[in-house]
Amino acid sequence: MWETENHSTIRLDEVDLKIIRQLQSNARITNKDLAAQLNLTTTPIYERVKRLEKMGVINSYVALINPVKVGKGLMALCMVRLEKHTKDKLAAFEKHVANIPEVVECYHLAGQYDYHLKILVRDMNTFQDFIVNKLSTNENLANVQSSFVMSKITDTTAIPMLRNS
Amino acid sequence: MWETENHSTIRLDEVDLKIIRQLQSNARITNKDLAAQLNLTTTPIYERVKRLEKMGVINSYVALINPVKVGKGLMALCMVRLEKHTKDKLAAFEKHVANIPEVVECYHLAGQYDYHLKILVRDMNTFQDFIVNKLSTNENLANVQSSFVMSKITDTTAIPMLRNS
DNA sequence: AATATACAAGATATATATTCTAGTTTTGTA
DNA sequence: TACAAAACTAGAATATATATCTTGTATATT
Repeated sequence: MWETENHSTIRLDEVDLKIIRQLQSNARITNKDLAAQLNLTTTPIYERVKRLEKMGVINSYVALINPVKVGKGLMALCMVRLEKHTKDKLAAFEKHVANIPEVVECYHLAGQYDYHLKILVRDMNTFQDFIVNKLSTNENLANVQSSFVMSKITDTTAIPMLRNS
Repeated sequence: MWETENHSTIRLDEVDLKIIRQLQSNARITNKDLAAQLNLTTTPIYERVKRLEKMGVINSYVALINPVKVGKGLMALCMVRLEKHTKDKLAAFEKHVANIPEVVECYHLAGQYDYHLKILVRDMNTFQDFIVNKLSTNENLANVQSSFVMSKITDTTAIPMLRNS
């Protein structure tokens, strides 16, 4: 599994799912507005939201930032292969990437690559610096295959439920 | 660029960045608490947050859901190559994937692949159904290289700023 | 030095969160 | 089917928080 947390699936009814969808698109909607949209009163909304939080269905509420506005104009995706796959080497690599601020996302993979990294940097120069001076300083790294994002078609990463009816 | 929105970089001072970091880790923090953490009063916090929202630095506030808790136990990453790259064919493919609910993220790439997809499904059976009956129904698709997420090392997708000092 | 900007502090009206009570409806099950 | 439990409505009370404004002070900018 790719989640460290509790793996149990929670019993959710349609009202729960509707609440989740609303909060996924607007974490700051008021209970009153939520209640109005679901034809309920605020009491059950309040209790259900608290329950969803307590059960870990809702992990957190976060602000989404426009990367371009904060000077991160280039997104790259890197598929990484390592030389050796011993437990220690894997742990060392993971610790390594976890300390690189440009790495915004990292997954350990099963398949023809070992790790997938999402990188956010200002521009191509900064990317080169990332590759040369930050990523490749791990001596166990075998090779990296990078792709550059030209446009975002869909991004509901934060929102895995939203698009399911 | 990979953002459709306004591309201008905004002038942000240290206080703005601190506010952003706080809201990235907790979109529901009160202005009062924010003010306390930054040794300010609520007035400048209120005005700065509104300004950040208005300028599009803060795109939105969302709830992050635990996929496992809602029955999405398998994450896959797919690198896709298309047969033909005419404008129409690209648009058709993008429309195609945008309508597949399992596709949680999709980027148009420069590099040796055309598209990167992040897929969230219940299990491997559901993934097969996605590949066979949903993704490959686009006749312009050449090939797909899939990897499966074993563990999440880092995920600050929603939070591109957080890890920069 | 003059001006503009940002902040502190305090006041106020409105909105929200949180918790209750009591009565009603729905649901699952013995 | 009938009962008990669970969930809901409606109304209300209280504590907090939000959203604005004002006035005076400190800090920067020109």
